[in-house]
Amino acid sequence: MYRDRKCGEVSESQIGNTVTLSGWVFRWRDHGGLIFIDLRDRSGIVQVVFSPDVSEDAHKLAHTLRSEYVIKVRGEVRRRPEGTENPEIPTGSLEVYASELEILSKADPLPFMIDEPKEISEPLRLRYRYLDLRRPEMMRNLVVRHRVTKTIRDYLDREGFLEIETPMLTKSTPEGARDYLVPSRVNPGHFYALPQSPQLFKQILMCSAMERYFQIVRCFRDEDLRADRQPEFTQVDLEMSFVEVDDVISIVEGMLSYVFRETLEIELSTPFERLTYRDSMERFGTDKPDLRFGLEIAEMEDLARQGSFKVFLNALEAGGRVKGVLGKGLAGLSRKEIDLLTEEAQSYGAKGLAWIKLRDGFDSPIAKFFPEGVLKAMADRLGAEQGDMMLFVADDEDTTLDVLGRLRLSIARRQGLIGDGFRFCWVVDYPLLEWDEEEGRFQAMHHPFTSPADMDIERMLKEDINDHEGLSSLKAKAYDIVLNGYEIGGGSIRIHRADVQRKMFELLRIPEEEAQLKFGFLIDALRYGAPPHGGIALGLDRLVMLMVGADTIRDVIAFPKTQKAVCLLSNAPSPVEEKQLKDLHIKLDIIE
RNA sequence: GGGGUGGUAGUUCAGCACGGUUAGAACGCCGGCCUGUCACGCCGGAGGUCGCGGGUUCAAGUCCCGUCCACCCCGCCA
Repeated sequence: MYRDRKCGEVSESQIGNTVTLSGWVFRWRDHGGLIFIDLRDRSGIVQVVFSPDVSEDAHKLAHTLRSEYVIKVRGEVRRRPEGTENPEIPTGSLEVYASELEILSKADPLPFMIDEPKEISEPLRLRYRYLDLRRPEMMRNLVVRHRVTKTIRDYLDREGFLEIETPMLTKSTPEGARDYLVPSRVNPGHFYALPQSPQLFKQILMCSAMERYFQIVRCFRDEDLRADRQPEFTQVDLEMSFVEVDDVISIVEGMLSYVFRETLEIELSTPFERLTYRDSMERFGTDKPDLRFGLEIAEMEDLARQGSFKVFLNALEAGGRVKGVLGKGLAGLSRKEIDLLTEEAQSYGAKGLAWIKLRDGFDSPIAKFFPEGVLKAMADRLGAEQGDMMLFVADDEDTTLDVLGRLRLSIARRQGLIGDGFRFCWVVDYPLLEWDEEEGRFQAMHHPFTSPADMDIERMLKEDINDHEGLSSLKAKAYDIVLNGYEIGGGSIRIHRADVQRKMFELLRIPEEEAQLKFGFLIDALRYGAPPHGGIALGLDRLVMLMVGADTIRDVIAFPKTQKAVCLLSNAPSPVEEKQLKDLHIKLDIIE
């Protein structure tokens, strides 16, 4: 027997009992006479004492112990002598007096210490991931991740969802992200694609009368990586029949409330705030707003018109916008620092940045273009006080909102205005279509199976909406869920009528043959009695990242990849044998 | 594809602007001492392809060019 309890489970009630423990040597303190070992397993740490008075043999062997040796210890649980308790650890009032010691496995000196107080470089952590994962912080991240998936399964099971697996070797869909391809040996020249999401399959399952489906499923996208993006990531994917937007939203709110209660003991207040896409863009310059702080973007067009500042007036004349954001506490910025801020705005796409400091009146090169009353109205609208700076961007609509949205975030970070907590919100009423400048046609903003709003279905089918403005005005039954400025999920009510789906492809200028080729199996399924249905996919990695306060999803994934999509532990990807390529009828064509 | 930051002992870093003895510190490691420590303490010791390649120079960790790797960001991610 290796153990009869875990290190973290040693408790007062066992005082006087003899216990057997196994684990890793975390830290050791060899006093020559007494030797103290902090023994660690997944459950926690307990102090083991080796004294020659208890066992000469065990004490002698304990001298040879080093960091991360795996040992088995048998000994008596005792209360620590008065004044030697360690309040830092849960078992700090106790210790185990070892009578027997067995070294189960020795360890070479480690490339880094498990209790390293400093940050270890990430390449090293990834190369020795098994050691990195021993660190209590990483251990905790994976425990929380487990708790989250477990409670999600419990919740959805109770709500009548079936967990159904969908294929990993599936069909490439040319729309969207780049696919990871897998060659088919038995079908030379043909390829599977790894799923970007189980989108089509989960809709098929609704056509199969499964009514409620979910899956915690790996998805793959061959795009460039970010702190919150890995080539393989996990979605909590679900789909429901006979539902409208509110039904999906309330299931997800119930699920997240349950998850936060069960894993973090945090009560979320529901329903979550809802913003329309339009509102979110106007107020925050993004469709994933961080609501943990203010600094909302304010409309300045009416006030700009009351002045004579040409940059503003020209932008409005050209059909653009003038809006502003509060630079909280930035009145003290030097000319040089303002130049840097301007450069930042320009890096986001702005032509320039107008500013007015509130410091003994209005201090700005552009103040002279506005009557005092207008300047005051600007300050009122932005909530600017003495010591603040007002920042303005005048440009086309997209640029104005985007730049101010990014500045808002940047200022909040710089000034430490971002509060704690978990601020969820829904962004709803997305446009159905989005103009694609490159392709010269409209694209589905969510995906081509997203249902238009009810009134827009009629407009779409009856009226002949084909002009740019008309198409831009169509709304979708799509929704995103946002947490602290991160998009953690998105979904929609789907089209379940074949005629609407046909019209949709027509608007997207996808010819019938092409649609049949790409999504034929779904379109066919819609013909044989498809229930109204909709669903959502949540990004599990991002959700857990935010829950544990990590800066990157790599810290909540056991074996993540680097920015070049390399696994430093296994060294994937790697070249393969010539024979393997030959079997697959693949010839390499690499230009040196 | 583009912009930025970094790469020096096992680890985390200093040294680089202004080139010039033997490249330092802390932690870790090795040896010794230590019966109440808990980031134990004390004494001693070992440990370096300054990412890699080229160039400038009497002389390069330091300057120049190229390149690789890691991270952050833009593009990209329906």
